[in-house]
Amino acid sequence: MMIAKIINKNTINIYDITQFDLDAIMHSGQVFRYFKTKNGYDIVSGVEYASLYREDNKIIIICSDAEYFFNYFDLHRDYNQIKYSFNKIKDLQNVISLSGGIRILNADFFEIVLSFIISANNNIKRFTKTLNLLAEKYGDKLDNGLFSFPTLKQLSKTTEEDFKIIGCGYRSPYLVKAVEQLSNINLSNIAALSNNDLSKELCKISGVGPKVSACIMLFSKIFHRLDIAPIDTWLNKVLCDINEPNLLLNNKYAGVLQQYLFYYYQYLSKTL
DNA sequence: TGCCAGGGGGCTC
DNA sequence: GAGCCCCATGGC
Repeated sequence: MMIAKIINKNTINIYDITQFDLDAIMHSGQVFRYFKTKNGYDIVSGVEYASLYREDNKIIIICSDAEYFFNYFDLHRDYNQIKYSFNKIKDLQNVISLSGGIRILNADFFEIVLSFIISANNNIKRFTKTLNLLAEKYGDKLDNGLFSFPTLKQLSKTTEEDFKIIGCGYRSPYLVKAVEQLSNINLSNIAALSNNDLSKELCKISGVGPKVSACIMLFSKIFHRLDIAPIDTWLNKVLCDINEPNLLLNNKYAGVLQQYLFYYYQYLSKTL
């Protein structure tokens, strides 16, 4: 079955909803600035925006740029093949059947770096609030009334005090330094590096350690390394209960599996 | 090496 | 409602 199709420059139709679970994607911990609407979600990625809703057996995306969001939601990729490759791992059937509609997004590099620095030792509710304040204060108001994620240029004059006011806490000095470092980084140079070398480079950014660098490598469109699994405190607890954690971690699609597990254990544990 | 640094929200008890 | 922890990292 065709997964999805660009209908026109502002519209995408998704036909295979077994590969696109709207609620699961929104709650999978990759996108934070999503807003529940009457029948779906509004989201912002960088300066682009989209409304998503379900209509019969389709998901409709009405957006600022269909090409951008086709790539953002990784719609070129067949996730059934990825799920099939997990079949050899035992005891994953429940996880896959509940999380199998999640996709790894192709987010904006700058937005991902800042978002995950702010996420450090923070809870999702709280840092989402901070990210929205950041957008409202330094981003642009878009046609749908939401605010874009600020660009590097828009944050270039932001001070430690500015970041503290919106709740960044002790991460504020890291953010000031990170913005400065990011204005000098050559992305196309480091995009060719191996996982290990790339992680080392990313960890040079202030506020970025191994965990945040793994999130950047997995979620940002310039890298999109699906074999990287960021291990957060949640997944660490889960891995302690699993017999063979290395089967999960040394996998070509470890990042996808990690997202499935994150959603399964964190989101569903709250709702079941 | 081990500890500490915002603060607020959600969770457990 | 008190006490704990949080999608960690940098610096001492």
